[in-house]
Amino acid sequence: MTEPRYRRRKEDRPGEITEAAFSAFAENGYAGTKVEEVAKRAGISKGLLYLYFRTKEDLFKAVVRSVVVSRVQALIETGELTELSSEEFLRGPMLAFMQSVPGSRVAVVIRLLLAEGTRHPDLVDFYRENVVDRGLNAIRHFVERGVERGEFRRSAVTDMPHLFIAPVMLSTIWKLLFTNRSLDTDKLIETQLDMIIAYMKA
Amino acid sequence: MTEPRYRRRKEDRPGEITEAAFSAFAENGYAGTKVEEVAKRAGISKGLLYLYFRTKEDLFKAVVRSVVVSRVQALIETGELTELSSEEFLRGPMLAFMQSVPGSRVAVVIRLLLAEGTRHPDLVDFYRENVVDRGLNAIRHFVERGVERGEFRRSAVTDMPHLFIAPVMLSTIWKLLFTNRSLDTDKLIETQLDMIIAYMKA
DNA sequence: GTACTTGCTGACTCAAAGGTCATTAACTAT
DNA sequence: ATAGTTAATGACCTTTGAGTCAGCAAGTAC
Repeated sequence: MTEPRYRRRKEDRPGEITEAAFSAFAENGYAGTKVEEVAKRAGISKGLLYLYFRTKEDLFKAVVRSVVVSRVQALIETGELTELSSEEFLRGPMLAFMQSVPGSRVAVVIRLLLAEGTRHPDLVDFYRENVVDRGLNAIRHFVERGVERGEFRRSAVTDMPHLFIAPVMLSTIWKLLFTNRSLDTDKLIETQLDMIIAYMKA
Repeated sequence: MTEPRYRRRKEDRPGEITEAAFSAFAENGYAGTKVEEVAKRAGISKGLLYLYFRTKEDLFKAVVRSVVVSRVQALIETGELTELSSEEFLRGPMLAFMQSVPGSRVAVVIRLLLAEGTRHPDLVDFYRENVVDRGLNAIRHFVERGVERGEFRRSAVTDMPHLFIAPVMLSTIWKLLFTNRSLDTDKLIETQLDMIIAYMKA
């Protein structure tokens, strides 16, 4: 009649552990997080964690990969399939996506990568290829399409999709560092978009 | 006739130590740097380091403070005293300053703050007050002055000096993370400035 | 019920790194 | 020269935290 001290749940553990690790890393960074703390949050023992992840570094990589799901992918497809005009797309779905980033898990990953990047170059490569480059290319193509359709003029923006990302990055960092201090990141991003569009149309 | 094993140089040590610490932190981050390694780079023993800095954390703070000299201050004064038109100032000294940041020591500090910020809130406050807020205010005032002189129209930019900083931030991070992968940060920053000016004049 | 497999535990080991301190030797004053 | 002061050393102490493993108990097959 006694509750079992634990249940065997091989299937669920990995996900639960990376989840716990994510929250711990988010709060204390990689170096500042003890493996035991992760285990505690996942409601398991330290030993079990090491049954699923060989080292702390492995765990770290799994966390980063788990966050880099295909959110970017979804945006790219939406952009290619949309019936909206280029400007409408930018001001609609694109803006919404950009505004969502600073508060998302991606923000945490960026911080982790910045902090630990130099010691995990393969992770940085992975992230750049799968998130940064693909995202930038998608924007570039989209702008290019707008130009071909005669909606935008050809300008330096075509070669600098980074302009779209810059305020998103700033907002992300701002929120991470100055959690208390308010900055209207939504408005910042919107203004930048407004500015870019004006620049491409002028 | 024998060379002394060491010299007593009370005056120079602190500076030399923070210098050594800066280079070590720049390479390996805070957590990844051993105090002994810093001592080694400074050409002294670990014990001596602890004579000048009570803890590793103290050392960290000293490093951050040492980098946050009055570079910002210099720019502010230049901006207030200049004889140039607002646009000329932006395209000249302001642009040069912005382009210089990503390759400067400030970049390293930003990385350190991002990585360790949550555990050194007082440092983050210090940095925000002395660098971020002052910098933003200076830009705001400058834009405001341009508006009063009739050079610019009143726009969202007036409330969002962050727009100037965004590409600088992106460039800084880009260089830190993707050291190999090239991005023409100078052009990125210049384009943003160009865009902002066009937006303020339109 | 009994035997077997394996998910799971938690006490343990061990190396690394922050921090200390007794001792030494470079400088200073007389 | 000599004594006194203190910058400087490096061996040592201590804590922390990553990683291990012998044993236990939840599930499973018969």
